[in-house]
Amino acid sequence: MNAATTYSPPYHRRHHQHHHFQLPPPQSQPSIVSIPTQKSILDLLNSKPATFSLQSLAQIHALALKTGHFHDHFVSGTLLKCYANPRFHNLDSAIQLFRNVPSPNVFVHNVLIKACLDNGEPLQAVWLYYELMMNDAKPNKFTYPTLLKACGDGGIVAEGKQVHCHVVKLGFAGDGHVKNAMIDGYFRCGDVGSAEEVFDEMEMPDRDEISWSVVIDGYIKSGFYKEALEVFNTMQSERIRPGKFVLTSVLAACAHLGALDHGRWVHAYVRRKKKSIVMDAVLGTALLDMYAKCGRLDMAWEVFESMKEKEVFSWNAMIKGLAMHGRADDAVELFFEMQRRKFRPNGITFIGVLNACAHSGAVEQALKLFNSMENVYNIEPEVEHYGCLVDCLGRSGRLEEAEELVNSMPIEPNPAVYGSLLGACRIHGNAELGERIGRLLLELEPNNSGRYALLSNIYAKAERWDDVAEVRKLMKERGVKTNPGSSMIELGGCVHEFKMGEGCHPKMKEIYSTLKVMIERLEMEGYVPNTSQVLFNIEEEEKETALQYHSEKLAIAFGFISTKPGETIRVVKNLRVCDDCHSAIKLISRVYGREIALRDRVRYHHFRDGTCSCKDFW
DNA sequence: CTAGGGTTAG
Repeated sequence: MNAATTYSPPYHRRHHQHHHFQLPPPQSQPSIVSIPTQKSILDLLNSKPATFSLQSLAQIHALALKTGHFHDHFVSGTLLKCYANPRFHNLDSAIQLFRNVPSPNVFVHNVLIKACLDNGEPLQAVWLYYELMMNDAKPNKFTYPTLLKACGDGGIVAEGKQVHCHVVKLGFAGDGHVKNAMIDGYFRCGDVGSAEEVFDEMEMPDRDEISWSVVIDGYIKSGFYKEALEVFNTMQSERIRPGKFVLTSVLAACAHLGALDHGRWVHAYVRRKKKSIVMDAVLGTALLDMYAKCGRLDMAWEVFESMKEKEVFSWNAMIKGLAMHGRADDAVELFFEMQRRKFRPNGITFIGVLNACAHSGAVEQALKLFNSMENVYNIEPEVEHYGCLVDCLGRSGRLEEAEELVNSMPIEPNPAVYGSLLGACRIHGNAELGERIGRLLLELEPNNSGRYALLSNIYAKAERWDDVAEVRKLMKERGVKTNPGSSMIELGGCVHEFKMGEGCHPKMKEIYSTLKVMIERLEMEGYVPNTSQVLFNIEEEEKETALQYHSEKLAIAFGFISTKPGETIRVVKNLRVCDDCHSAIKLISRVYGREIALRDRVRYHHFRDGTCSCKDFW
């Protein structure tokens, strides 16, 4: 606490500082007026609910009891709402208050249901709904949006469907708020079909901007990014004007897809409508994040600098953007800059900087930052932070220290932590540790195909083909589905997706022949396919074929036939890039004089003139 | 006096 800036009230005020609600002194008014009315209590509660202390609330509570106004449901409900403010973390006292309300009506029930939801107790909210029905307090149209949201948050589909039935039976199915909440709830429960059904049956004017927003966001949360953009297009063709909520969601979809042109369109739209669409911290952050994830760190920075309103998450997004592009020093510099601007780093900030260090081999820096978390910032490292550190140590070849950290960390390591260690074993060819960790992971996550692939690669690198075959067999026995590699490229306002060996693209013939010519040209330049990372011990020729058609190569070949010379080719891949593709693309960038920006599952690779921005460390 | 939508990290 800084004494110089602390305001000390005069002595007599200290004792009365909770009495903000005091009425004018009696001498200035007839004494009868000093008995608070119902309205004056409500005014007190509604004046500055965000700044109350619990004590002042308790005093108003006492006042309400003393004057008898507590019996009024408006008063007790509003009081309840104040107690339930999530910043108090004090849902229990709200519930206790509810128990003391004589025959609570719908309003009081509704407030408590919302209170449970806001305090992270969706199941309790649903339970209270049953209680409401038992109490004979008929639900009204205000009850259902909150309740449906609770079902969605709690992921309870069956109860949600029952609530849906109640909505219909009690005649609230025509309400726009209720329907939007229903769509949102179905999406949250993963029932995309039912969500679509409710939306499709809606008609104007119920189907408003919020309905579209819920659907677009629902698709994004379900991983259907292309569909989200399609819905956005339909929305515009129906002349519904998107506001900042929809635009923020759309930008998130663009970020995932690497759809730079779509994202730029949104940026231009926001600028054009700057009178009606205010660029707040959330929208600005979504915009800069889109640019960073679409490979335009320069534009991300420009947006970040121009943002008038920044929040911690804006700084986090920018730090993460720098990290993703391998700019560790700048990320760390920004981490200190945000503090000079009086922003407090949080746990996510540290994930960003630690990640940046991991991708540039800055082990000492990472250790220093990690140690400062508790010592300087009073942030308890979570399992993700340990994961970043394990990753950082492991990538740099300090495997013993990484393993030591995993064994000594004070919280239970999760599969991701072991995964980092396993990845490091692959990079550094440590089959002994890799085998132990790999076997452990195959038991912890028997359905994660990536783990089998890594372990198999480790065995392959050590030429232990029997073990490779055994892993393959195990995978087959357990019926594990492989996660196919897929690469996306946006061209002509359309996102194209390629999967290995898939031939359904209309220009597939041309793409394959272009790729064949390209690889022949590379081979003349001395390129030899590097097959060490191919999953299984298949015949050498077969391996080469498989490599040739890795999805990023297909996407790049398509980029070549669809762009002008000199244009950067931008590709987004769902998995990590393999050694072979990485060296092939380096060569392509030199031989064809093209810049290629490839985002893999964790970072960007900017290929230019035969080199990669990751300096071959990834 | 009560009800529906957006951001960063894994």
